[in-house]
Amino acid sequence: MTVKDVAAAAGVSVATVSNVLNRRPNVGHAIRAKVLRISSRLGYRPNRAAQAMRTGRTRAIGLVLPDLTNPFFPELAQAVESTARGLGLAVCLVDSQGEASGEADGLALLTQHAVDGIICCPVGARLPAQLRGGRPVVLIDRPLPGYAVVHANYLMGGELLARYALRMGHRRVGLLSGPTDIESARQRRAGFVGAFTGQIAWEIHLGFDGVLNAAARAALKQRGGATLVVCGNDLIAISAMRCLAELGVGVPQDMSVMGFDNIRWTDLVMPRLTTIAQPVGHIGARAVQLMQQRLDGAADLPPRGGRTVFDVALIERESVRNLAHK
Amino acid sequence: MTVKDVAAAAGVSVATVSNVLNRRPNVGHAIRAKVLRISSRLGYRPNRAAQAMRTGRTRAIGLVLPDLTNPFFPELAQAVESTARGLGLAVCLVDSQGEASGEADGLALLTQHAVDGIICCPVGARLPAQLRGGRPVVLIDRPLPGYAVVHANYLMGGELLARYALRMGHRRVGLLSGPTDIESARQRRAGFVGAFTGQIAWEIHLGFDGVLNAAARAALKQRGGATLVVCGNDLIAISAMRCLAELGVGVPQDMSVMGFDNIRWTDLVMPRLTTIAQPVGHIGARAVQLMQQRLDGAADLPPRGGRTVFDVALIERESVRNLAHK
DNA sequence: CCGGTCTAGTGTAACGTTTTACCGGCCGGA
DNA sequence: TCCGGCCGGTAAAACGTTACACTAGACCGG
Repeated sequence: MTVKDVAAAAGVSVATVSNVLNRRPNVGHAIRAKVLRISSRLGYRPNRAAQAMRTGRTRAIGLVLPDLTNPFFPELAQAVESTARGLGLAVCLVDSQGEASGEADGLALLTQHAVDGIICCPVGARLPAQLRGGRPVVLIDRPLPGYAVVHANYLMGGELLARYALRMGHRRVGLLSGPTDIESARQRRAGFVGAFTGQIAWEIHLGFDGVLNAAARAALKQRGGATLVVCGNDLIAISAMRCLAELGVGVPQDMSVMGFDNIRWTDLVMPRLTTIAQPVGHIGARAVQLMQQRLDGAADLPPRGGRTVFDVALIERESVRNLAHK
Repeated sequence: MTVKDVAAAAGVSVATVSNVLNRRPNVGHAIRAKVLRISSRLGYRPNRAAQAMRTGRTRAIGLVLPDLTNPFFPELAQAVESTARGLGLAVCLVDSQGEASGEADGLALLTQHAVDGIICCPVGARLPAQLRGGRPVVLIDRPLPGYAVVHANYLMGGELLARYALRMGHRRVGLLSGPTDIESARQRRAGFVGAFTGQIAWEIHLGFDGVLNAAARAALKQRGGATLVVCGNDLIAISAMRCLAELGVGVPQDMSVMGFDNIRWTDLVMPRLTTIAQPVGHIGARAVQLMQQRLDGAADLPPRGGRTVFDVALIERESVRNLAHK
């Protein structure tokens, strides 16, 4: 089924068929209707490869994520894929597995496949030059100078946690923060530290994958007078809860825990985890919308990037004990 | 950077460049080396769109999954993507979100993008005719007549669970099985039921997404003399553990629980879940390899489908109480 | 009645590959 | 010496689409 067949069947030229299908104005009512009818009757679908070659557009975007086993990302991927599909865009997935080399390989593959744009949650401090093919890039969650980015208001999240902690009477806390080289982790921390007027008993930096190192386990054992441990994300928080349980420390009776992200598991763990919910679905959808804008000409965009920030909300559950006297 | 530029730089014809790059035999040592050298120096990458148009091959495959929020699938996606990338294949992701309509839409999008083949974990009892473009299909986890499929040995998994349950002295169990219309769920159940010589006190069928309905909650409350609840997958098992905890039933003291899949969370939950591990990475990798075979001509393949089955293993943790007298 | 401006539609040249058909030598055998 | 193959390489025709340059006719004001 090519445009030629449709043209023949409709008794018009291929150019006219193309004009109809691309809703160009230079074709009359009658012919237009006829072409539309015939092409749908024949079940004609334009050959994307040929379109791509001619126009340089593939109507496919790349989605580059650092780690699908972190439950935050599947949810994001779902949102991205579903809104992209709604726009007729295919999504090519790359999971860099946290490796800069994997990310580079994936980006190379995507550029070779000539995706129209790339939505990326970068693993490192800068994007490999590879993808600088003038292709639009939208970052998710991790800002990088010069790129558009959409993410949750991590500062606000940190502040909400801090205020809640104070309200619940906690004056001395431990921190199991995320990696220092990831801005979102720094902002979560900064938001908390800036708004928390109590004391920080200790702080350990961990990876977002939630594996506790020896220092973290030691800190949870000593506790250093902390009544609450504030975690860089839910994975860390859940690992911490498990570690505390193994140490025979009751949560929240003996130690309170707060997370960040509100992944699904926060609701299944015992006790259920108090955390910060970010609107993952909206974030993914917005990233695709921004991409779509950039693909449609769109010259009037913020020159060097621009941020889209979504508000977050505190989800109060049972992992924080109320120490405040009524 | 086109083949024309390379040809000009090397002082040969475009045909020769193409012949070199596609390792055809009709070109001599000297020229071959020169072309290779020049093309890599110029950083030439063939335009996939043009290749696709000429050859009808895109070097992209579709991956259609039912639900990325079920942790089994991200792990699978990771394996598929990484081995596909190793083979130079791009992966276009579709998450049908459990909806047949989503699956159909996704498949339509993939066919329009002319992916070379489709790896799919189908949501329904048969694949929409849409994708029957003669395109190779490899199924994962859920067999369908006429298609190749790769999955874990669910029967064996069920048997392992049954034998372990008996060994631990459980003679009366409840079943929270998966959906009856999914073969993998039926096999898990069949394996268990076939090998378990004790009594089945009750059985409830649930979705694989792990949400408990009223019947399930009621059953967990009554317990009907069961000392162990055998779950269709880990999601169900973890939900069940949470429900039992809320009912004040201790796991494993008062009630034992077993899952299936060995998703990451089984190791973080309290108590850690005894379950069946399937080699997700191998399954995903193998699916891609099968696909690759089918893409390379490969006429000598099992005519109508064929199965590849991977062994599973029991992962013993702390969610099952030992009732057997020593 | 004529020149100019629309409207509706056509012909065709690209886009970057692969592949088929072809061709000029060179070599070996008769 | 002549002929038939083989080796190494080339020219050019596709693949299906879009977009540019055009034209035939209609319409309109002067």
